Amino acid sequence: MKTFYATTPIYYVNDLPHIGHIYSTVVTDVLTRYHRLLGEKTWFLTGTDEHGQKIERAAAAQGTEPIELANRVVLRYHELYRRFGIANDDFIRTTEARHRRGVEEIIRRIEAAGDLYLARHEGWYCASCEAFYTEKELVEQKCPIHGEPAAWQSEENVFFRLSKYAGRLQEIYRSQPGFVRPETRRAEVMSFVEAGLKDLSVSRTNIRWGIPFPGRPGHVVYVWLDALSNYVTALGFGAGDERLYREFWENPDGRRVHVIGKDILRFHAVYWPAFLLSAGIPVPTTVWAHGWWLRDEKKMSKSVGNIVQPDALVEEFGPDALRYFLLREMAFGQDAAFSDQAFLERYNADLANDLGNTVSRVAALCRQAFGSSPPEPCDDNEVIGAWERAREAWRVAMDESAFHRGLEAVWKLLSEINGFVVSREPWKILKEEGPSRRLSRILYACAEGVRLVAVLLSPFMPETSRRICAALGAAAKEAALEDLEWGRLSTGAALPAPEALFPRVDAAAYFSTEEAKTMSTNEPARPAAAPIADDDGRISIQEFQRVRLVTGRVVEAERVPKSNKLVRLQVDLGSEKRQVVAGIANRYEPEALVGKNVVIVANLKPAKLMGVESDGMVLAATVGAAGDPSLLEVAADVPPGSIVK
RNA sequence: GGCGGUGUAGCUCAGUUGGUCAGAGCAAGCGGCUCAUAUCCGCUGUGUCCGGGGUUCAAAUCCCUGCACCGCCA
Repeated sequence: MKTFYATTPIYYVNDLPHIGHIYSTVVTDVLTRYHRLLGEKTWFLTGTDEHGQKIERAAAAQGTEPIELANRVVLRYHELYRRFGIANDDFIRTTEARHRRGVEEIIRRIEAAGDLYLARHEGWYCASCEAFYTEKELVEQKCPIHGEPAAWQSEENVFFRLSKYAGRLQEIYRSQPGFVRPETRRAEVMSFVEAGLKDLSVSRTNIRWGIPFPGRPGHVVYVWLDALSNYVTALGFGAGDERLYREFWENPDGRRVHVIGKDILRFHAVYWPAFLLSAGIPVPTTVWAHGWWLRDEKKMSKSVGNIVQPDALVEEFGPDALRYFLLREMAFGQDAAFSDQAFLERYNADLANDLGNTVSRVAALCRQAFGSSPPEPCDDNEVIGAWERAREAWRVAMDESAFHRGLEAVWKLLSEINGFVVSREPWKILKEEGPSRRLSRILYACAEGVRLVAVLLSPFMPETSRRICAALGAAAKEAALEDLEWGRLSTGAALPAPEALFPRVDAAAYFSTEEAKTMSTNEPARPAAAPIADDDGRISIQEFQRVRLVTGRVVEAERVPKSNKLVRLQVDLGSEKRQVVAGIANRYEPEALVGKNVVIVANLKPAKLMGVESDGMVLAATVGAAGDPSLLEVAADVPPGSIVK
């Protein structure tokens, strides 16, 4: 029996989930759903990595216990996964007993293989990396990755004979071309191993928050050995009931795929298989390293403060819109840029116009003509050919994990269905001959084509797929292989009242009112994180564009009680009214302000001044030593809400 | 410094082994339809395929070289 086991990285609980995490998870979800659709037995694992010094410290800083911290963050993951329709079969936490027992068993086996020894380990240690660096690798005594001060450490560690496995690893890379994907990552891994492997320290004595190293009091298991093991411990390895482990991991016909980000490639493609070889456990079949989502050309990262939080986007557009965007926009394996412009473009062009409208027009035609799905089927029309080509292209793309191309194939089919609709002009036929047999056959071709679109989309957009089926009167169950055949649409089925799958969003209006909300970063970008020393304080146009300036008309103004400078303004921004507090009362009488056309910083975080909420900021020049304000005014005929740039 | 990758239309990118390969989608313009979420359909690209040299009857596609960017390693 063919089985398919897919895993995401387990996420570190010092980080709230963001697009980067959700991406790995969605990809794995799509992958698993695809294989399930093909009729394979699948298992989908994700989870959290909860040990290590960073967690220990973060918890201490918050005055809490590590496990409490982990418990809180884990909830956020569960919550997010639910909203995203992630259908994971299991969720493992490295603090669970089943995991600890599995890790202990792996270590026992590695020990039995003679691959562990004690040695002294010295070096500059970065707690964030949980890794040692040489003097040369440090940048000004700081970790080259995290920029944190590194500390000199000398400790006795347990070492793993990684060097012993170089040959067998190379053999795997050679004989199993799909072991590391994409190809360029495989080349990287091969050259890394070719350059020679050093033994790896796999224990720590300076950390307490971890799994105690079996047989070595005072040592805890190195986080990577701990974390990587989750892929088998979650299947029950070494913890009593090993049925899942045998079914999904030891099965010679089974595929075992680790979806990861390219930053943790070495751990998955070198260390992990080496641990497994030593422990006498089969290695995975594929390590799939995807790229990063970039913002402003940089990797999204918490420390840079350019994280995209998925919450607001999901709230606004639904999980499937984001799932679609993530999989369509990124060529799987490469990096991609995340921007709200790109998101909205794809939302409107692909989802609202192409997909949503096509479903809508076909369902509406059927309802108008028959009040139901078409009563007379049709197995002889151009849509069938288009469908067969689309299915083939989709299969090829999906089997290569080229998700963007799989979606491309679906959209080509949509376009061909639209072409078919236009060529037959069913609305004219309805007028001329009423709900005829001919009309039914035409509309059947359209509706069945759309149903098949829904099946192809089901791994990507499960919720949308069900909604499309419902709109056509098709069964809204999870799609299976036989649903990929032409002619399974039920005839004469009652159709529900139409609803827009993806209501079109006016881009201009959206960006003038919602940008701050959807694209909100966790915190504003911290300038200190960017290398500013080498410039003269100038900013890029992109940086400037983060500030949203719009014109507004003051409609009300009154002094804030007990304040000499503050005045509370109600400003008309065209699409909305804002209350803004300004420190200009020493120079302007409130009455004189009403009617003025001013410039507002519209995406400023709201603040309270003297207890009064201020949502925005009025621009004014500051004059003289006293800094007297002089309002920036705009000509009277500029409508409120105009963008200033 | 070593190894590897990338550089194609305004944007994002396809281009298998050299010979309709100069393309797709989006954006823009024009025309058509009106069932549909002002949606859909059709038409429209004079691009130094990063620069330079070479191999070849023929190169975006192979070789050399220069430039720019990126990744891994040191």
